[in-house]
Amino acid sequence: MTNPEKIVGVKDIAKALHISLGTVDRALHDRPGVSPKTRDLVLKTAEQFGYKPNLAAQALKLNRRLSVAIVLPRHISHFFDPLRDGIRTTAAAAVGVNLALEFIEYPRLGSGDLEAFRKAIQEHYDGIIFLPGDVRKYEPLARKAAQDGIALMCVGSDAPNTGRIGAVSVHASVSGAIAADLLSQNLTSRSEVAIFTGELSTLDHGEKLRGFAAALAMIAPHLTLRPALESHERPREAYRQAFEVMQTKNRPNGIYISTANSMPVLKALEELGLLGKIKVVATDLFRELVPLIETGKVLATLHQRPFTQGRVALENLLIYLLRDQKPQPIVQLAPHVIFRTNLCLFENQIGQSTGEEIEADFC
Amino acid sequence: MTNPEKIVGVKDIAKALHISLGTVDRALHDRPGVSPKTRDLVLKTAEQFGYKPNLAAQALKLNRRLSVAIVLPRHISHFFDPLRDGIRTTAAAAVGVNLALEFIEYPRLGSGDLEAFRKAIQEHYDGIIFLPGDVRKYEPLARKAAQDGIALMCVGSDAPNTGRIGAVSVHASVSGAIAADLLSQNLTSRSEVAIFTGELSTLDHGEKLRGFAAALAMIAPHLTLRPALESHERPREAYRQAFEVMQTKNRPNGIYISTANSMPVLKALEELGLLGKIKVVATDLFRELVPLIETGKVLATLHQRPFTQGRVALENLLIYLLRDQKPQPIVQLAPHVIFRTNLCLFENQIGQSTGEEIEADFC
DNA sequence: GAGCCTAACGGTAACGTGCCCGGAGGGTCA
DNA sequence: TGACCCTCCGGGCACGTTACCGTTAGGCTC
Repeated sequence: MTNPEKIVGVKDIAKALHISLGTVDRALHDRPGVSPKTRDLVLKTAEQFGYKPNLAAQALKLNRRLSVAIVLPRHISHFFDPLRDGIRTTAAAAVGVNLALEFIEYPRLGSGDLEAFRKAIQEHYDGIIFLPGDVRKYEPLARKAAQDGIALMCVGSDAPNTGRIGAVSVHASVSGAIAADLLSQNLTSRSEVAIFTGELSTLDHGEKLRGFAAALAMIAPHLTLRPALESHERPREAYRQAFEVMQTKNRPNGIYISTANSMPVLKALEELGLLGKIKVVATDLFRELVPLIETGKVLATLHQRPFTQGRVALENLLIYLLRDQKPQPIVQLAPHVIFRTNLCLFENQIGQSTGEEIEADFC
Repeated sequence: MTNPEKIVGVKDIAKALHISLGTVDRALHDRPGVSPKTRDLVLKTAEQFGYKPNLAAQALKLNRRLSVAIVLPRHISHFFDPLRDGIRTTAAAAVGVNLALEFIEYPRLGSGDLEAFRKAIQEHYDGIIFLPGDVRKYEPLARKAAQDGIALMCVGSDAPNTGRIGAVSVHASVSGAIAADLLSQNLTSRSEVAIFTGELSTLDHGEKLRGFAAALAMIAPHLTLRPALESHERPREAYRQAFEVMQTKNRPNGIYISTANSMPVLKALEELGLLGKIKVVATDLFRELVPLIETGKVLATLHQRPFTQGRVALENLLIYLLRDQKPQPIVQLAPHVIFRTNLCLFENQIGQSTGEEIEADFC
């Protein structure tokens, strides 16, 4: 509408300064072959004219092609499938770049993950999106890959000091703190609480534990925390631990399951007839969890927003690879707190998404 | 890396069929001047070759320029400022289109809003993003604008049956339901609860009320709801109503403030010495609310994610204007539930955002 | 001063698509 | 038969930017 300001291009600058397009281009991109004074002159006029490069033309001319590998487990598909979908969606919307995605899968965290990661590194992709499980084992590999010029983006957890260009995950210690908050709101009398965790060598799992413990100490002095139960992502182990701890005297009245596969623990609770009698806060959302939340047998679950994690991870990776500027290195999302009352907003993400009126993941 | 599939363009199709670029172009875009059989042949080959138009080249050639007006109140800036920021951020990332944004402001909802909207319509923007306050008054205007070919996008609330191309807001009835859920978790004994609402003629405000009442009836039979208190967004009125209702016998032990400006109600509570004694669920986040949440005087607040609302609104508007396909017509976001424990993830959005490590709004 | 080198710059093709112009061929009508 | 129109198609320019090559001026060596 009101559009008095004509759009200004390289040509306009060249014309104004009576120099050629090539010189302006070189000056703007800090390429050799321009004298310092012409360079400054060009930059000054560009600034003054409010020059913004035409991204479409730039993309067309450069005709960039990038290859990105996504190395994630096949297990816990209710988390990693939407994460992959978020990546695909972002890729489909990416304009001006020929993006080749390679989805590499391994059975589960801790079995085949390092091999898959190592293999991906050898393929020399432009970027790799991955979940650093056991940080100490990933560190040397990641550091080497980063030195080789491969852009690494962590999802689900982080691997600091490896040269990775960024990480996207849920804010882990806050997740733990929210769980503590919810339990303290729902347990008024003095009692014990327990936490079931997956793999403490994964950075974010440790953070969740610390956040949970710290928040309990701060805001819920009437709740005492039992030693953490680490299942190492083995379902049978988790089941056994749950069965055992719930039969001790002074059994916990509140439980926080901080790992994504919470079913073994819930199954043990059900068999002991304790579901609904104790307060449970879980993690993520999947089909079997839905009825438990609806009936109030699980108080709440902390949704880790895998779709958004995937979307942001690829977005930031592309920002790094295309423009050479760094985005925010670390993105720590706020988890969604799902109760029975807002459950309906998230159900469409389970299985084949049929929901039409609810945005994919915002949710 | 592994890239056997060459990218295929219009030229390749033309070469394969021994026809000219012009003909392929006409066939692909369903323009006249092509015989049906050549047209089908081209379409078939394009399908077979997996032809995807080069968006960068397309954008460059079309050189589209769009004008979008954003008509929102100046009041309640803690909500509308980040919403505008979300729009600006999306606009900055838009590639291949010369986007002219025009931010039009009016003092407050219900005073000057219709005039501003009417004026914007007369300027014949390509699209208008606005908040439909009193639905009945907006309907005729919006319907006329839609018929004039202006793409209307609602934020914050909806105006159905007006020909608007979409709406982005928080899921209103679920917001109300969450508030009910939280109060029922924190009020164990039989008691009364009250709801303070803004303007019931705004669609989403009515929905919040209905969702709150329905959830109370479903899951909290021990809580009885008082008649809704409608302040018509007038601070003094809200203050008066709060002061009055809290001095009745059988005063409510739980309060849900469903409008964005909750301070008058909270001020009344404070003056009566009731803050901390009764459970309060508020809406949105702003500076004065932070200490109240930190100290537990406000149990929780439902964050309406203005930044995301703005982002999604413009994204969908551009999808509609650039490609001529319709996006999801209605997006209903899940509100974020903010407790004292996850408050820190949202504080950076208040005032001048200093936070570096937290993504803008995901939060 | 001839020969050579290099820094600095000019000119232009090309990226893939959209669109306009014009030409060929066939049909209609005076 | 010639003038005219319509359909279908080929050819080519333009969008803004970048990469490449050619050109010039000026300094250097011997």
